[in-house]
Amino acid sequence: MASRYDPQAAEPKWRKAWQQADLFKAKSPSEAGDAPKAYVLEMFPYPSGRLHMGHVRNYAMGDVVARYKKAKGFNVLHPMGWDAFGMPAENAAMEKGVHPGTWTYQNIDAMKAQFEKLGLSLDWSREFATCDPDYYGEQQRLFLKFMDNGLVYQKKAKVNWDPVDHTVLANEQVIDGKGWRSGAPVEQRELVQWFFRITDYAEDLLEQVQKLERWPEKVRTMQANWIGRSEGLQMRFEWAEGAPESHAQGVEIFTTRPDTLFGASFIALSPDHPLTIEMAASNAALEAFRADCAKVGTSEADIEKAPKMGFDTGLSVKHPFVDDQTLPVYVANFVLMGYGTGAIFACPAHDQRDFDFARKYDLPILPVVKPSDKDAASAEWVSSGRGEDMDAAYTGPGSIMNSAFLNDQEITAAKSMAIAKVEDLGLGTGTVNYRLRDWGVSRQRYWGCPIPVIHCETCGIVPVPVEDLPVKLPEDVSFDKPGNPLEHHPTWKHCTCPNCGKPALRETDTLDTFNDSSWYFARFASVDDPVERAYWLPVDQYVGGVEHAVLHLLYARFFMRAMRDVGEVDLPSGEPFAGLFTQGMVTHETYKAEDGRWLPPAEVEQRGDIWIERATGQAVTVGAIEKMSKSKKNTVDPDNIIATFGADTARWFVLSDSPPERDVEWTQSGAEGAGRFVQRVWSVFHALSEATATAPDSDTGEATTLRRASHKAVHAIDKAIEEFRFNSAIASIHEWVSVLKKAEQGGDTLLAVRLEAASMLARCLVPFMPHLAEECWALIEGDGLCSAAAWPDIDETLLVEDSVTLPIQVNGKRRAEIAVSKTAGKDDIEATALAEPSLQSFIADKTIKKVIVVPGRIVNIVV
RNA sequence: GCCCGUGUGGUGAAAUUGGUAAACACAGCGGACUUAAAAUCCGCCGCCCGUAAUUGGGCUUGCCGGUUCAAGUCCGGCCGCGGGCACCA
Repeated sequence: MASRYDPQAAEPKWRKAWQQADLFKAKSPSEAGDAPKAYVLEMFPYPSGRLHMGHVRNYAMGDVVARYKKAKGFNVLHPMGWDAFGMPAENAAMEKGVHPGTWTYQNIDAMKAQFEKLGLSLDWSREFATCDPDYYGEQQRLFLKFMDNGLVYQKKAKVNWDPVDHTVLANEQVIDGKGWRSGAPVEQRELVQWFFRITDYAEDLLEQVQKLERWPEKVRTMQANWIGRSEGLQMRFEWAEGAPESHAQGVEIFTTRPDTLFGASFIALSPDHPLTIEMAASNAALEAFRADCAKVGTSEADIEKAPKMGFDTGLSVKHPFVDDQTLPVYVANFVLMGYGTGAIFACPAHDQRDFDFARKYDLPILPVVKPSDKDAASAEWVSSGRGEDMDAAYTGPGSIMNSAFLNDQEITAAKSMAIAKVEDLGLGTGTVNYRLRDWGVSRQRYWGCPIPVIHCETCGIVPVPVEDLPVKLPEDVSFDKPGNPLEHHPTWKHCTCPNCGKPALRETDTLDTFNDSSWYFARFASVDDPVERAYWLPVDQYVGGVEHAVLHLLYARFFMRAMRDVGEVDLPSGEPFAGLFTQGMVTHETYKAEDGRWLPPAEVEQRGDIWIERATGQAVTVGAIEKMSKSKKNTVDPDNIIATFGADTARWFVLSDSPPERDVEWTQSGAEGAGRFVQRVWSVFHALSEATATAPDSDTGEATTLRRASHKAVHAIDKAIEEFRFNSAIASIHEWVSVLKKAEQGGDTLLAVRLEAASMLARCLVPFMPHLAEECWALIEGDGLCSAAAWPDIDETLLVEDSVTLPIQVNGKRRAEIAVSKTAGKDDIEATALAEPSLQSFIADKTIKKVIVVPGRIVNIVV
């Protein structure tokens, strides 16, 4: 018998055994019997061609949950597939001349082979790629159904244009003014685009996200902020002078501070406001001003240093509450067209931007809120009542002044009163405004799902008839010029109108690839059986990166609501993911050569206190610990780790040290430590498989200790897995193995307990190191496959010790320990504590004021 | 600026109803086995003071204060780090 465990031989053997037993295939609702269902899902990968350590951690975590749930008797669905559309395939086509489809499917094959080596409990029978025509054809049918139900529309709009990827981006895909994928500064272009009415669901998306108790607080907050609900007043200011024909009724504004209306000193329009644009057509100076505004970049730094700029239109409006008072109308660069109505009323005393603007253009500043807190109330302007004395706008709490019928009201009450008054006057209504915009889904790219509509000169926009779906992508495309290859294709877009039969043009935009990932989990649940879909949904535990907090995770929530409302899915809540866990990244030290080249970990080594480059022997600078990335070269290839240590070691290590939601640093020594532990576990089982006991034990105390330790360990591991504290579960396993290792000498009784403990341990190892668990299970002749075995039952009575050690404090400082029976009463414990010899020097000549006894916990003597 | 998170040994971290701070691991140190090395096993490992030695004393969870018999944990106020949003009216 070998004296070491060989993962290279064992791991493939067990994977084959699982496959032959078809162990991870989810049961249909009718086969499942009484077993509750558990849908465990990790965000499916983009098929880049290579698995990285971040994938290993993500899928290892999901696998812990899936295998654990299976052992607990759940009917588990744990599928895998490919998020296969997207720009990298087109970039590969441009660089290497390979067709995006060919490239993608080759990558899928390569990655699937890597996946299989990890020993994940996946149900591959449900695998698909989003670029399979079956899948995107169904997506096209959903698009048309959404269109039938008014959830899709087309409009000309100013959109974010990525000049590198040559496509439009949604607001969610612009990060700090740059494209989320290309990193290029985004430009604004006016284009006709398709939109989904995600704003119809703004209120529900916001309200329900707060109720997702098994989602991280952080993600819920991010979504809430993104949706950005604000209550306020939408009203119009009627013209005093020079009413333009197109806006004869006045200027519509939105405000959240109707309580400060008496402090109004001007109106400001966005440079992109329709009225501004109209006036600029006949006013060169205004047109020049608009051009100046457009020059300011959209990045954080640009906005920070951009000065307030304004243009006086010469128009003026009437104050709604004060007869004869008029307010000038400016165009101001800080007013955004994309929020509210694109126009505001300005109250400089209580809004910093308005304040800056008023100072610059010498406009009145009238304070109307008297601060309620002491510090602010000491300011000079409060007593003088003059805005000239203000250093900055006051935005804190207070009561209203200088405001006729609103005087002395608190802000909240004043807001309601002002809104009521405006409503009475017929000038506006209290409304709710959202920051969320409709989701622009048009992309001017080839490798995506074609939007299934036809443009006919006679009939207008005509949906592709369902029987003609899928609208397939053409195979013969070229990528030799910039722009949309579908647009360039000589024949593809030419078709006949399904309505009138005349020549017509196909839509050449494809759908944003976030559509593909917005319903894939429903497709995994069932290809087309609504009953089975309803059975599996929602996903019980979803695991993935936090970077999708407001992208994928928001779109998917919208999509389920839309599918529900058009009768495509039976999911009353519309919530796709009941539980969400966002895992941390895998990081690594970075290494830099003297000439500035980044070096991969495999090409450097430590010699004493310094690091050198292997090839040249030159000194290397050890840099920051960062997310593994190609650019910094601080990556570790999972294949190499699996070849050296086995998959179990890689899984164990990425789960062991840090809590799952935090980053974990990959280190060579840490991986070696995990590898040593694998051998240590195996040696315990190996020793047990060769042990023969013939004599009765002289003392059964050790057996009892081991027995208790084992049941306690299972209890702790169970709880830790339930709570997503895999690092704690692993610590408990370490302790347990040490106890078991120490119990190698003994007689019949101990041997029996060791076997019982080992049987429990093997089953607890399954979620983390499934191959090793099988090997160990075989060594102790366990029944069938360990991966199919039930989670060990525990005897609750063994969790409580007969006697406990209690710390004794004197005035809150720990001074001694006593051993007392579990059943000892408070009085007994107190008597034992006070009699404790080592305590006498602290209490002997003092008056005991009080003794606090918390049975099972602590004794505190107050003197 | 606003919102969220976070701060504990040399390092990653435990302590999840206010009750023995530092479990478990990595690194380090010492030892056993060995001709030697590897592997393996055992022990030590927060800081300061004291002792011939010890189950001797003091301090310690970013900082300041509070509540409590008792605070890493609760409350108030600061500071640092990370993330998100951001001319959002």
